[in-house]
Amino acid sequence: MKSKITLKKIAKEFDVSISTVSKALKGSHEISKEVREKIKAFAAYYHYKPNSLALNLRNQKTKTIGLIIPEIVHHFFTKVISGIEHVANERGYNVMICLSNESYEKEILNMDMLANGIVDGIIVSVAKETEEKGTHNHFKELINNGIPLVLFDRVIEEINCNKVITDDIGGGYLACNHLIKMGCKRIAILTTPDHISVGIKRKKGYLKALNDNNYPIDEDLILKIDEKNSIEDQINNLFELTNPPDGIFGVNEIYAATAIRIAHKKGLKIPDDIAIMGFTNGLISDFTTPSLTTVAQHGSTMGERALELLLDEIEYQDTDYKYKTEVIKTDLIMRNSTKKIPKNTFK
Amino acid sequence: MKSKITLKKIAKEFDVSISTVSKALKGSHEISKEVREKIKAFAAYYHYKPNSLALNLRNQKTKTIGLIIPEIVHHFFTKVISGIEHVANERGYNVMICLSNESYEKEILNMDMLANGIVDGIIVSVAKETEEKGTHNHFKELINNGIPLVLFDRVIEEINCNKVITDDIGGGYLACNHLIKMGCKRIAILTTPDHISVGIKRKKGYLKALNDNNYPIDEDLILKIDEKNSIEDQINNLFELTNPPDGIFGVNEIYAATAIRIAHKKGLKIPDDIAIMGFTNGLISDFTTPSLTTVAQHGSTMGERALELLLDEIEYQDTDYKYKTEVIKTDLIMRNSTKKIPKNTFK
DNA sequence: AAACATTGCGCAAACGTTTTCGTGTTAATA
DNA sequence: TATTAACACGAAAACGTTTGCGCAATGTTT
Repeated sequence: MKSKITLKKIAKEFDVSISTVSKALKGSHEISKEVREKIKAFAAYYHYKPNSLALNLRNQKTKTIGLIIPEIVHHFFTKVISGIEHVANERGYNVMICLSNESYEKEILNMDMLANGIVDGIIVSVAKETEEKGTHNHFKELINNGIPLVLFDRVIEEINCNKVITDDIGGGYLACNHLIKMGCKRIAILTTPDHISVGIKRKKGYLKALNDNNYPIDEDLILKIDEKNSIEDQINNLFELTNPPDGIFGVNEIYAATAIRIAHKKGLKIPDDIAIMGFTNGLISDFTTPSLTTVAQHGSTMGERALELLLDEIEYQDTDYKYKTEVIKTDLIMRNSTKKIPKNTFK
Repeated sequence: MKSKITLKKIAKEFDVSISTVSKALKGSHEISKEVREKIKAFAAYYHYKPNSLALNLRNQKTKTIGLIIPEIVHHFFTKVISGIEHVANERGYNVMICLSNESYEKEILNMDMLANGIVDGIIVSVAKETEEKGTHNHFKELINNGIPLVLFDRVIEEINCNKVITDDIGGGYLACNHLIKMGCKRIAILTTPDHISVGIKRKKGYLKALNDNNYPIDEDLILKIDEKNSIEDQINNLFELTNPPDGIFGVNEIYAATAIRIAHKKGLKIPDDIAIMGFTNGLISDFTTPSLTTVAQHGSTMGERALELLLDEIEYQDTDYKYKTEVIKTDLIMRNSTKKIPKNTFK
């Protein structure tokens, strides 16, 4: 349990000053070769490493950035983390990950913790509860304190900072349009309650696709899932309609995969009786039967861009920095839950 | 971009000393009520928060612990993180997560980074490459430096520190035994190459179950999957055997789910023609068709215990600290990929 | 009035660095 | 021999805290 080696201890060892040791270790020519070498050798032997806290305090920067995400047991966020880690490595930064657990309180707690000098900047995807509440003074305060902030995925329009978002509207459009092309006539959407920004946007895309194709909008087919209750039961109701859907678009993987499970139970053939689409190309999509056609949202690209924007701001020298909002495109990943010969093709 | 408020600035504002401000903010009775109140008010207005770096430097502790995991896009590790976060919150600690990406180099890099005063202790699940190499001086060095270490899941026997492991042997036994009970006669295992500790152990359990039930061991049925090549192709070979298995135990979710996919392609009925079991109750298991019977390994419990052990050591006062190894039991999660009426039941 | 207690605050050290600016010694030059 | 240059090192400040101690200026006892 011997304690860490410091400049002071090395200095005492050779009966020189701390500054001499510091300079010697940095290879300064101010220090005689002889002294330099012996100090270096000693330091190497004891694996001397400068104390980061002291360095950070002196340099007034930590080369660490903070990441606050709502949840970690979620494939999309883990991909984002991978992307962030990747860039962080390249550029010599560390990442400190915090979980808000979708809680407003914890989001603030985490931010306060990170903001006290620990990090040079913060990347956040806002918690559901915060979105619901609509209170975001903590973000403004952070910015007032001069700490660079990047919002990603779940962002707040009013906050003036860099943002990276998925093209959720485009993705929703892509999904619904695909179902239409595959010949679906009654397309349902499994979406989130109205306060979740990404849910609204994906629905917007869905509605736009219906409109563009002159499909009527049927409120019965728009299911806002309340996660406090059984997801399965709620989706089940959709199948019980007198006029049930022949296509379903779940705004996330779980909703879509659950729909598949229910369809199986009902004895429906996918994609012949009913086509099902997801959003987010996560772990599940590839392993359902049939595998799930979905909209990929490139989490790791988002992470990369988010950190790049943050570092741009951190390392920016002048005063005229302009905030950007980057939109990451989505892609359709065709699998087997929608491969269906259109019923209305020409003979 | 106004910079952060500090004791010094407050001191200047009221033309008092820094110590006065510090004491006032701590409510010390050394400071007159009048001065105290006005300083407090001022500090509150400007949201003063003591700089963590300075505090940590002074206190020689950071209330932060480091976590090094091989990969994050992995349900088990995210569960572990949840568990760790949970305990960390309760006990007022922060968590710094680093990814080794299964690389020996990066594992060392991360450790060096964390060890320089940033954290009070470190939790590690060792990278595959490190397991393969068998070099672990970096761990010994860490311990020599007096930094508490907990190893979890993928541990190294020789290192003298706290450990939290899954009962992998027991879990393997559970899985294989279950397949035997369900009437399988030829049980295959999809396992890892020999240098992955958890793979070996799960196989050990599998072998023991076979032995206990007087089943012969058939090397053809022991498939060590090399992840550098196509997992699907390798598993496919198993189905092509002249005497193919009627039960498969995959030592992780992906192997098992892939086996299901292949079985479907071959037109085999699960669980009637072939029963399939997984290990780790992740996201996928619940959404395959049929849903996957699996062995749950309680990642979040492991995370909780790992951090609790670490904090015990960190906060331990005396010198006679004894290291523990905790084994976390596994549980069988029965789903539909093995529900099969034993063929050899009595009439 | 002298001795003492209390109040209210500042000084300085400590945590571990880095770096600018001395400064004393020696060697080289005029 | 006197001046200067080069060399090799140390002192001190700075980053932002906390805290034991010192010390004036009061107030309270004898």
